[in-house]
Amino acid sequence: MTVSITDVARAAGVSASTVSRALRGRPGVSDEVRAQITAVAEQLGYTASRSASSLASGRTFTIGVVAPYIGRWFFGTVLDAAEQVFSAAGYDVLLYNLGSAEARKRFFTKMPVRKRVDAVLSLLIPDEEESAALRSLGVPLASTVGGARPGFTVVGIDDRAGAESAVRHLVNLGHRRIGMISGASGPLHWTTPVDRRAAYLHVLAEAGIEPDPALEADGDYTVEGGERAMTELLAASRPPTAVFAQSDEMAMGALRALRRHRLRVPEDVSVVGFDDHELADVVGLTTVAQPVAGQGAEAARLLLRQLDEQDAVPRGRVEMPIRLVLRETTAPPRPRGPQ
Amino acid sequence: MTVSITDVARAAGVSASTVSRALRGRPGVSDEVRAQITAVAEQLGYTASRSASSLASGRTFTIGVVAPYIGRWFFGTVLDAAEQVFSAAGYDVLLYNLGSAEARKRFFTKMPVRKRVDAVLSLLIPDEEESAALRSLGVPLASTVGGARPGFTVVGIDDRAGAESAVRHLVNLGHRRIGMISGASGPLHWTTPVDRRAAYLHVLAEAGIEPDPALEADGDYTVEGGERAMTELLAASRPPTAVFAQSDEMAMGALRALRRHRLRVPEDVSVVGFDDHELADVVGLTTVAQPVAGQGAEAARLLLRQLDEQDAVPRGRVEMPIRLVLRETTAPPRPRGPQ
DNA sequence: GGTTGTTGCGCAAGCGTTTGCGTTCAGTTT
DNA sequence: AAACTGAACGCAAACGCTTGCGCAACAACC
Repeated sequence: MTVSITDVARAAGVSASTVSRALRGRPGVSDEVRAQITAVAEQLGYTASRSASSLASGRTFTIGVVAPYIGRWFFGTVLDAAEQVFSAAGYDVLLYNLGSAEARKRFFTKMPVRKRVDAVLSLLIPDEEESAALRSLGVPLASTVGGARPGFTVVGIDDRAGAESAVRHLVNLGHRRIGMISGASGPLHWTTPVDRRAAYLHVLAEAGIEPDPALEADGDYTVEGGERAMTELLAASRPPTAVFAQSDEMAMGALRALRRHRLRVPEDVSVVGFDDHELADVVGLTTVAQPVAGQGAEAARLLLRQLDEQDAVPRGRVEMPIRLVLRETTAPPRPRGPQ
Repeated sequence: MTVSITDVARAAGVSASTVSRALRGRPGVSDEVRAQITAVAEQLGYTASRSASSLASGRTFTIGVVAPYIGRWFFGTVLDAAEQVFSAAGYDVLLYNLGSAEARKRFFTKMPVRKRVDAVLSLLIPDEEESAALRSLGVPLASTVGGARPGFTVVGIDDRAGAESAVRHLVNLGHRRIGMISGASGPLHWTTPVDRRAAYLHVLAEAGIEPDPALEADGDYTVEGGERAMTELLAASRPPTAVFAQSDEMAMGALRALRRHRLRVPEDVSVVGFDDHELADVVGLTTVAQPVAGQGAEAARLLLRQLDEQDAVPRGRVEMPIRLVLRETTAPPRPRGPQ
């Protein structure tokens, strides 16, 4: 049916081992024979069976990527960039979309990547148990987003610095009642929301502003959540004149809520987001930009390097640059409160 | 090092074949022995090697998904939904991101999925040669988006009907100079842009409006492209009073261009998009909605059914519902032209 | 012309499963 | 009691590669 290595060997008048060595660029084959084998293989349309070759060699030339919510812009963009690096290097990627709690549990109990991948890139933060399970695979591990775990190479950003610049920008504009839409919930055990919240509180303290629990709401990292959270904040007895949303998607939800309340941005309320979503520019959102695709590509590259060097030692932590992007959703507060 | 089937067999005091049958629910094993084997396997943390089992059985329990631009909302969402269906059914997904021409060429010449997948889901439209290559894999094939190809189960929408409803909406509002931002370029050989353009021309003819080539521009299916295209249209001697963009991303780009030109939407120019992007609601974009995640999930389900029925006959074409969603970017034209 | 090196290639033993077939054995049927 | 059942299990041969080792053949040294 399908052409195997012995078919090529027979057609070329050599042994299967020689075909194997020739096609993979291994030494021990003369140039003429190698050229002839290559030609024959090409003509027969031969592709080595990955199952067989990985069974024999132990290498799979496959990278496992586990990610939550790949439909969201952030994760989709990271995945896109990482995949390009992997496939350019000849690796395939096995994708595991762990958005739901069940999917996540199923993955970590069945561990379908065992013996199937040479490395894994995680776009979510595994908890202690989960990262132990990943380490037990005995392959290089990398992670984007969030805090470091032992055994992982992680590339990320300085979440605190980013959030500080966003909130400080609002303070500098003269705002005193600054709300925050966070994204603490969900099954992601990441440090990002925690770090960004700490930064928010730090800047408030720095400016001598008393934090007000009524000015914090959970937006679940979604547009709808951001809308709900903004609606909540507006219902406070003294609503904020400015809001820091921990993601652009939540910031956009907040914009929608403000529009529905007939409040003008930035005249009545200022909004600053985080990520520099591809559509942030369309809505004129002020935000702190991070290199999203860059993080995916960099993590992929570091993983490949570990693979090449046969060296399972993680590369530590790499920090990517961030910067505040000023657009049209922030301005000084009006002399009197927005209401 | 790692525990194999013979380790389990030895520990349970049976042969490897019995372990294999027991763990996969095959007949020929008594209930007691099966229970004991299951317990031993669990305790040893045994997971069967996929390479070995697919080498022996010919089945891989893996689905190949080829997609362009997985970072874009549309494809990311389809992929997300499809992956959930596949992994819930116990299949892994091998992802091939074929955004660039090189990646695409590399994929179709090396055909890395050969002998690696049980089926393939394509989120792009292969040309004649490429679809022949896919058919030669001898596995069930499905595709979302675009026109049917022999051998493929395809789930999609009625692009003509969708585009017609968008353009007819503009006509009904009283517009006569209606522009279109299309997305004909790029390495995707799909019929979508063609169908939507045909619908546009059809509705114009229906309304007795003479089509004007100066009112069509290519937006490349991106935000930036949409912005450029809108800028072009505005430079026409008699610019449009309304624009139909073939995707929401291009429509958003158009909105940005209009804002930069200090034109108001919908007072000066009406805009209607296509897709119902998750952020369309945020910017108040009128658009024709299609079930994006639904298409991914449905295509995945159909593929799995073909797999179960050992039946490589494609399921033909499934059409998903569409509907026009009215928001705030469309209104009747002003009595006089916008300039 | 014998020893030592190289180079180029084939042999065969795996890698960890699956599966057709053969064997055993307890339980029926004549 | 002999013969015939199934059911439950083991044997061993694949599946298609990779790779350590062996063995020619030939070149290069004293």
